[in-house]
Amino acid sequence: MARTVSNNDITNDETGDDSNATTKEEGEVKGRVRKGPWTPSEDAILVEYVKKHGEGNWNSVHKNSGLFRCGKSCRLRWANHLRPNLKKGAFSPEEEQIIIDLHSKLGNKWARMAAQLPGRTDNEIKNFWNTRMKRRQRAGLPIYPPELHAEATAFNLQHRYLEDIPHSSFALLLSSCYPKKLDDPSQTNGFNANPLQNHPDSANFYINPCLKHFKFSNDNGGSTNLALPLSPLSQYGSSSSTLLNHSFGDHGIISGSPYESFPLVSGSTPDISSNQTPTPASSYASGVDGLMGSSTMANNNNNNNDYYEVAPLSPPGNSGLLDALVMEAQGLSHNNKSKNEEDPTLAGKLSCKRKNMEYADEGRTEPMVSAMKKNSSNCTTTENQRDDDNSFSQLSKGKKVMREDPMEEMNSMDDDLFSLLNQFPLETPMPEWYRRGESQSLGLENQPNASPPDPADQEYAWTLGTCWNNMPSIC
DNA sequence: AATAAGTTCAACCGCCCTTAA
DNA sequence: TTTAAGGGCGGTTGAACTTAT
Repeated sequence: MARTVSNNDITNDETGDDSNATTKEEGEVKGRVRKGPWTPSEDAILVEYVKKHGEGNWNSVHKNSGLFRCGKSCRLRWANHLRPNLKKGAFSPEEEQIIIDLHSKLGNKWARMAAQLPGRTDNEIKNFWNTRMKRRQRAGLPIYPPELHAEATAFNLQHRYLEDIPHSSFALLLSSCYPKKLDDPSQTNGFNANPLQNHPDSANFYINPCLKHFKFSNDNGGSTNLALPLSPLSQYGSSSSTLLNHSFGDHGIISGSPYESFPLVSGSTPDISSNQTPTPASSYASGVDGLMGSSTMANNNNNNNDYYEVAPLSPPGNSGLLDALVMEAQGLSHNNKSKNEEDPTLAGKLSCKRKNMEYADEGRTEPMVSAMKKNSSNCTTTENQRDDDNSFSQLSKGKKVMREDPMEEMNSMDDDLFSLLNQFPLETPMPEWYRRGESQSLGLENQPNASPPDPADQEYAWTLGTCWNNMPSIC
């Protein structure tokens, strides 16, 4: 997209001070930098410079190449448009799914997401997401598919420690998921989960049952809604999510939670040889073992109304989480020995294995899986290694070692949140809607305003050609 | 055909982190 | 230990483009 280049784009410095803007042509003003769209000739200069000197030291481009661009601008232009093997064009459905999946786990970490999508830039992903998010928000559609929504909620809570959820834009977005009418008393638990609930026009808004389902009692007889603090990067549930069972009674069930089939860590010896590895949540298209190995999204066609029901998949005590933990424990002695020796925390010890399991996801296309495996093959890898094979610079730089493993960071938050949750009472009453049984849906089919989506409307498909085409009627 | 409204995306900005002096 | 430079990252902007009226 070519923008017209204003002469005022030539400025004194990088700070945007154009008070001394000049009308001189590009490249004529020494000591100044140009702003605005890049011209082909500028691109050529930059490409030539990078070929000769390699990436990095971007400020020297300005000094040595005659290019009147600041270092940052050069780096950006190179990274987003000029570097080899950049993919152009629309995102494929597979890429879209990966982005959605990653966003549910990482939030707005565009660069990390880009690292999982060879040939794509963080800017592209960011633009894609923002566009998509706006569109879905405007349409009143959920941002995430059901299983990822729960994960994203947990992620959000982990990062905000429950305190400002009603004010966070992220929570606002999540609140648009699986909407239910506010005026349905059966759907409320006396908790205002939706920041819009007090909006003067609140009747036109919906509350988010995903938050409501995490209901805990407190000592004051009130209630607090919490999302299970799953590690946002675990497909199977984090150590802390398992440990939570110590806080919520011996039934091993988080009342009202979509995770309610999570087992207790009972102390029984898990069968390490079991082949029943849990299926990752992000097996988008498969529709099996959807949420952390705990529940499934079944497309109920009995009454010709497409909706999902959340039903415990596994018998108590063997939901697959134990297997996941066993796998994680096995990982301790293999993949990350040296790293783990430096990290005395259980969460830290589990982090790398988690990553590997995550990337072993089934639903991904081969190139993506390959790229991810490459990325995850060594948990001590540097961030510089993320780039595509032929980008000759990131590897050559090798300066910046990844500051912290995101998994570690999040596991650390697991622990903190865990401490917080430990203060909740040991018993939580099982709500009536849960006892109504596994065969009943969550009531989505009873939503007053539910109407079948237009099958022709692509927006109702999470991404092209997936089981998400069967999303429930929500608006 | 003209205009408005909506969408896309390249580029910029500012903050933050790392590194070296 | 402090400070400045370099660079990375996420948020935001705004021009160009597309679609709707």
